[in-house]
Amino acid sequence: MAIGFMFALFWIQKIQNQSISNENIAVESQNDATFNRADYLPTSNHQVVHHRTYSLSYNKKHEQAEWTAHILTTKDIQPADYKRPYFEIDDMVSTGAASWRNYKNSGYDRGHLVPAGDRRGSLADYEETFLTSNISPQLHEFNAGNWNDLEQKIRRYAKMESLYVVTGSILTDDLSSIGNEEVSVPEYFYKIVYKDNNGKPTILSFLVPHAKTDRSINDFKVSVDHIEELTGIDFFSQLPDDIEIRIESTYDATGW
DNA sequence: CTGAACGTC
DNA sequence: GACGTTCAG
Repeated sequence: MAIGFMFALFWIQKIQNQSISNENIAVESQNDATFNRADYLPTSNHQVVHHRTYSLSYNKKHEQAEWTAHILTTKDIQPADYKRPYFEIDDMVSTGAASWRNYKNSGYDRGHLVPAGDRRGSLADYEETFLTSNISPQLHEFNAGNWNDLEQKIRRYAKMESLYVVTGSILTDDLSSIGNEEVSVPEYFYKIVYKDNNGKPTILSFLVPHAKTDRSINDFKVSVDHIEELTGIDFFSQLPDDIEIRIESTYDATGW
């Protein structure tokens, strides 16, 4: 019985991995990723949903993703001017994702985690980011300001080398909320950006206060270890330990 | 680029 | 809801 159960788990895991392994990108040029989205998914105590072009971990209590993960290559940021669609409730979240109505007249933006601007490879890619599981309440001055600066900075890096991007917020018990479903308003958002760097993996990570500021985004670099302490999530744990320790314990920007 | 809101059908 | 316009950073 126990063996049968474990065998079933094995195949479920295998199917889940297969469902996202199609994004495997052949090594054809310097701009192609040498890794898959499945390779570096963060740990999660919640439901992990794999969409076609990104994955997320949905925290039902806070009615938003605790993290999203996506690969960013040059094909994702080619010039395009798609019409913005309406946000849709993500029906792949089994517990039910929040409604976009929570944000209506809340004073907060529907702030993308996986940016729409990071999914310009096709209209379908772009539209897939407009799911309510991929947004958090963000002050407009934050979303269009400091946070937007960071997103654009990352897109500039992606022109040089493919990146693995993890985005999320610090979801603690004492947060305020918006809407009938009480969507938490985070006080910090983070981005962790990984690149292979010709076999010498490098990470940049940012922990950004959810507030209007004139400070440079570069003022908010932190170590991955610091974000792990705040979230309880293990990032890039699939890397060999020596590499993981090297790139997560500091915020040395060498190689960027 | 990141977004919201308002009028009109 | 769809669409066009206007506005804010």
